[in-house]
Amino acid sequence: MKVGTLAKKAGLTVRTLHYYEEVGLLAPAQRTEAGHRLYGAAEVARLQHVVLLRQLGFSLEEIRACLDQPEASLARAVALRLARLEEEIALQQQLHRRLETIAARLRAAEDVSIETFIQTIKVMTMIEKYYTPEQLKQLEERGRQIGEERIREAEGEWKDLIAEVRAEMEKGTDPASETMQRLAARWQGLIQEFTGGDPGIYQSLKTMYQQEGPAKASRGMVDPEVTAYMVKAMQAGE
Amino acid sequence: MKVGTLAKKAGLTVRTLHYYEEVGLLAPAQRTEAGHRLYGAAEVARLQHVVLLRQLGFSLEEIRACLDQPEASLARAVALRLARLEEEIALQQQLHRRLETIAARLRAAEDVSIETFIQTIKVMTMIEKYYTPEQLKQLEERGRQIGEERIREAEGEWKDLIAEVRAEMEKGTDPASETMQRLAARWQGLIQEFTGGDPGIYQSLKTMYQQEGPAKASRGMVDPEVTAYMVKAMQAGE
DNA sequence: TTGCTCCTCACGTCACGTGAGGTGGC
DNA sequence: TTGCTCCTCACGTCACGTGAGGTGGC
Repeated sequence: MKVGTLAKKAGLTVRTLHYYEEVGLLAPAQRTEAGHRLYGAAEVARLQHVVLLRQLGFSLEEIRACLDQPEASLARAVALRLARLEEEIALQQQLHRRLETIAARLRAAEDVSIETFIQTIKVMTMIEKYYTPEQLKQLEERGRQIGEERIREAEGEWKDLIAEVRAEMEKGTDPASETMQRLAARWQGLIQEFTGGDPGIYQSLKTMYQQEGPAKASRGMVDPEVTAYMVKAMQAGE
Repeated sequence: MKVGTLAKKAGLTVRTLHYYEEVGLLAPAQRTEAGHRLYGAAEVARLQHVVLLRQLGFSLEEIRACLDQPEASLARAVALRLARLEEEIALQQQLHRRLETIAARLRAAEDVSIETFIQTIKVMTMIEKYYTPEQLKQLEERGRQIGEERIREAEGEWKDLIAEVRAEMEKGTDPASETMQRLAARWQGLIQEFTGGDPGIYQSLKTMYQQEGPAKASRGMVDPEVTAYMVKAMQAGE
């Protein structure tokens, strides 16, 4: 059987068979006087093995090792490949989450300049530092339940609330006053809506605010003074 | 800022920055008389963008396009990348299922020669032709519920049952006889256990047996004669 | 004689890593 | 003078694709 025939049978190109010979993976049984490659039944079988192992994502080097030592390491090779694949999948899924979030933010924002875009990515990198992958999945799920519309609405509510708190702060209102207690309750309510009542997520959120500071953690929505004032109000309420 | 300093700041190598200049992605603002590269604030910012976009899996070519045309196609680029990524993930997960199944079979079989291994892969390729991805997921789930032990037990039961049916066939027993009806009931029971009562999976299984023939579809456990005889018994029972 | 298949170089791919051999600035 | 950093080639990576230029067999 000549090289073209074998290539067609295996669904490969002639060049690929040349290459397999070059790297010592599959040599023809003989050559004609003119130098044409001739393959026998053993080579056909071996090539089939090569093709199948390739489909499982093994490198040519690994395939050669598998086929040259009778068996021994087959199970180990599969286990290894599986482990590698699982790592790859985990990475891809993390990337997928990031891209999804970015796509959603791009849809939501009017301003689609590269600057906002870069800003979004930085924020996500920060977020990924504080939440575990499971928590991120939960948050994503919760975001779907709540819906984009409500999320945008809630952002508006935050803005109003922060403005009101700042006004009280500037008036010098007592943190323990009834007015401030009502604002604190609304504050807690919005946080509650975000965390879904999960104490782990609440903890992660808190850690992020402590480590990064309110301005960074909230993407500029709130500043340290307002946050500190609100913390006092909450402590007074306990 | 010289190239080594910038490289350290960005977590890259000097060679990478040389390369980015070579492909027109990031040129230094100036050179010293001796030819040393000097980068300014604008270059630092641009490099940061490059690094972030790389983390999202864009190629250098795509990044250059994104950064050179002010904005325009950012959302489109993300959507495109997302679509590509989803395809990749789907492929990886299919591969993962295959490898898992192979690993399980390798654990179950005493014979771990390459031949059995190749045989296993061929069978799986055949199976993937007849079941939809959802059905395959269901079957996998069902396999976990039942447990490897019960699966091996069931394989033994199949062997016994087929031997008994063959014996009746050779004796010339009437397919409508009570003996054969009892055997047919056991046969249906084992199939039922495999499909989990799902009619779609049952249909796919049937199609596979019709298209590939009983010998291939059952991996040599049953032959066409025994199957045909059993089909008669089932029809007689209706 | 005309197609078709075969042959052997040999460059290109993508994003750099890794030397080789030499110079510049503290 | 000695390190450290900088420079420019230029080959190697992985699994082939894609010609170029020429020969063999029906």
